[in-house]
Amino acid sequence: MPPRPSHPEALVEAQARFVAVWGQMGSAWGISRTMAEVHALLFVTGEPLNTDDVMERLEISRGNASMSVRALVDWGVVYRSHKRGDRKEYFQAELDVWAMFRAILRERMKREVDPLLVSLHEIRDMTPVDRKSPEAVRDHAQRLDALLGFLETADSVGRRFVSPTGKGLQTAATLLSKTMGTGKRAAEGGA
Amino acid sequence: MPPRPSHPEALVEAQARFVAVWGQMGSAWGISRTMAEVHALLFVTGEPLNTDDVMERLEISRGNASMSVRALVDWGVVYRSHKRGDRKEYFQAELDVWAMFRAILRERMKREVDPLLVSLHEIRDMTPVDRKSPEAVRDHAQRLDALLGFLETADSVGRRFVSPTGKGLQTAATLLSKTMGTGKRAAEGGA
DNA sequence: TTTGATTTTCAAAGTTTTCTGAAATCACTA
DNA sequence: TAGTGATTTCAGAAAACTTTGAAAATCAAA
Repeated sequence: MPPRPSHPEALVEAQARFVAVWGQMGSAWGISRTMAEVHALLFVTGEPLNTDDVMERLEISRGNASMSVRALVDWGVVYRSHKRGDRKEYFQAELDVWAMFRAILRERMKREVDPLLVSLHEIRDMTPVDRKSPEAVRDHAQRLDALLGFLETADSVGRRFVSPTGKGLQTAATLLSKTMGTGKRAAEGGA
Repeated sequence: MPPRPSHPEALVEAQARFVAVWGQMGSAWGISRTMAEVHALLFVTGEPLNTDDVMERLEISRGNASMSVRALVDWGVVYRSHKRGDRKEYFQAELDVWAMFRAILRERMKREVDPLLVSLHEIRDMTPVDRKSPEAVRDHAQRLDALLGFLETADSVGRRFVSPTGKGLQTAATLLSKTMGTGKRAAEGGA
């Protein structure tokens, strides 16, 4: 009796390719390759896996698997779960793609953008400007102010998208991707 | 150049801190530290610098300076320029912050997002679904479709922002940061 | 409390990425 | 064409980052 093809060859191969592609993408954006691969594996299989499953499928050490999976939980893109009668911990990816990207954005803002903004404000305050300041200092301050203006706008947009209110990003992005004619016409507000 | 009083100690120190902070931020997002530092130096000084200037201020080798500066030109965030009666090439950062981020977004989409989308479509096509497909295959395809849906929306939003029409991002982001209901009062500013 | 399974930690090893510097190439001039 | 100075290249060296694996810590059940 041939085994039911619930794990056809093609599925496993597609999963492997997805893991590779996602891992590579992660490393281009400053996430360690393995961590991205673990995330990819959990996402693409869609079911809870334990540390040994991850080790086997990705051929990585126990330590690495443990650290990666924990980091993903810290990022909020993977949840811990348990199986009745099994002492092992299982891990399951967030499968709502929009929620997943909200979590990623939230963490990156918290870890990288917010500290950056703090530093830039400090740097800005190192060169106070009054009317007798040299031109070089005024220009310098102006460049920093322009950068801060941009980053604060971006930060503010990011906050909305990530906010507990929730689905903001999805709504706004869907609108922006569809409406907003070809040209200069701006998005209509309409909350 | 004789040290004019327009280069007070505080200015140089602020520049150095900016370079360090920007370099660190770059490496968190997958840009090599030195490349980000060179960009920071050109941006924060605001004037055209040649390779030797960059080497000296950043204490890096000629080769590294040359490669970094060329990569920044390829990214479209730095321009080549020349000084009358000087055979050296000078480099000057794009100082319009919104244009700078449009260039960065354009390149990252071209280099990373678009190839990713191509791969994901190929992977999606590895597991065609019909009514007698196993459940595992259907679920797998559904997860990939959800991810593709998100990424294509994001890609589409990105394209608008980056489009030759130009100021789309600025307009939309400024709107999004200020309007749209709930959150805190948005940053003042704009152009 | 003991036991044994599971998870975490972290120093050392391994890998990847980045940087250096000297040689090759280029661009211009005489 | 040779000479001069600027720029690019790239093999090897150095630095940064990641992974391993065995020991320690934790945990749950008995």
